[in-house]
Amino acid sequence: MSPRKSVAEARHTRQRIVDRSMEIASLEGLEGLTIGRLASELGMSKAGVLGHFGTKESLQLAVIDAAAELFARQVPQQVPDHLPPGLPRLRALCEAWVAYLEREVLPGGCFFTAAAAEFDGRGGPVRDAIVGMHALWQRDLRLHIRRAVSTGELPPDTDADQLIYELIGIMLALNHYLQLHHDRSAPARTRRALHRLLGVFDRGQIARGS
Amino acid sequence: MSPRKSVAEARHTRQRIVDRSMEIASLEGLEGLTIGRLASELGMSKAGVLGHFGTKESLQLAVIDAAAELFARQVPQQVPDHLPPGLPRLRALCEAWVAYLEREVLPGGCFFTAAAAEFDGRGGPVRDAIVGMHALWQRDLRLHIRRAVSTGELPPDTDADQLIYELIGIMLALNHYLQLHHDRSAPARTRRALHRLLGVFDRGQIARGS
DNA sequence: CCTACCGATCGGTAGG
DNA sequence: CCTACCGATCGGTAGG
Repeated sequence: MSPRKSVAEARHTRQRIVDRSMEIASLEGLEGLTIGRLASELGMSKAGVLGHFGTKESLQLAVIDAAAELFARQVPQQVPDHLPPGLPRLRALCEAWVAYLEREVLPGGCFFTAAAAEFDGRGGPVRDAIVGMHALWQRDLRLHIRRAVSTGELPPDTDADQLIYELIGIMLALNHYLQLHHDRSAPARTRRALHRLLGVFDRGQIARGS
Repeated sequence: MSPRKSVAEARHTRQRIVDRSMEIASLEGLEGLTIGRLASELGMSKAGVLGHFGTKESLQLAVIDAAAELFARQVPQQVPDHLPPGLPRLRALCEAWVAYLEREVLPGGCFFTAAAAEFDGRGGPVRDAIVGMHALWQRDLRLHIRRAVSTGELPPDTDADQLIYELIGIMLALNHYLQLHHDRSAPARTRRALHRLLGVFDRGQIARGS
């Protein structure tokens, strides 16, 4: 085999490992993900799996990065480019978010909700990476909200962090009801709650300061 | 030692095990809870710990029961008896719920949020017990909401399950912000969101059917 | 409640 | 990417 082909194959193998890891981690957690199980499910040796990452912690960090890329592809990149900035884009972003969770792209639901709950009581680089991803997403939401304020579609005294807080809560509830109760009416409840938050500005139902 | 004293001491030891287990499980999860760690932290042998429960699964189920008792003591039983049924009791219940999470009674935050996220992708008796506890709590909330509808304090077309959904979401967000981001402004955000849901009925902001 | 032990599995390494 | 191996720890048991 030429070196080039080996490199390409190694990359492919690495991606297979990461993809399967996201599925396992969404179901059993990033700690429940074990090298031995991964190896046997992929028909590899443990050393073959670990060789791509070095340590389990590096694997966990790689899985977090892959989950962030998956989310970016499935949610923000699904918002049509032609939508004007401001409230229309914010609404479309939230709808893409609901639709992503409804599709159950990962068998255990939202990767970052599961990872946050698993690592919020711990320390270390894995926890820090999870916190960082949540912070990035909140920043993204904040930009959309600010734009909607500047276009006048949201009132000038909108408390962006309060609105983010409530949006996150609604989505946490969606994941909770889908995963724990297998409640198929949860997406409709989510959309109804979103409509209350973002859909009827002129009835004064947007979150505001104090 | 007389048998009576032995029995009392055994009960006391068992309670010590369960109390410490709740703390560990709130931080590291019900699977991260291991017999060996528990034994060394309590200055006992593994066999001494396991003798009280038989299997790890039985220990996990006992911890779930204890966490439910703790929640009952700290939340619903904190609502003053003199409060009239209906909206005042529902509001007091939600305030007790926020205050409980704010106090950080368990170091890892809400036991049942962590347990639900950990076991929602699994099967078995532990998962079933967690689902059952969530169902009981939702039933409790539903009774309070229905009473507030019957007193006329909530509108007759109130969608109780929608309101429960949004209350759960707000509390999931509270736990998330406290545990992952150590955000001390989260309780105030929670109360603001609760006020929007339960505080200003006459402005038509209660969740309604369709 | 203890000591002493079981097989299985963990993350990781050596050497190829 | 493999085989073969390491010490540590897992849940659990025997016997007292």
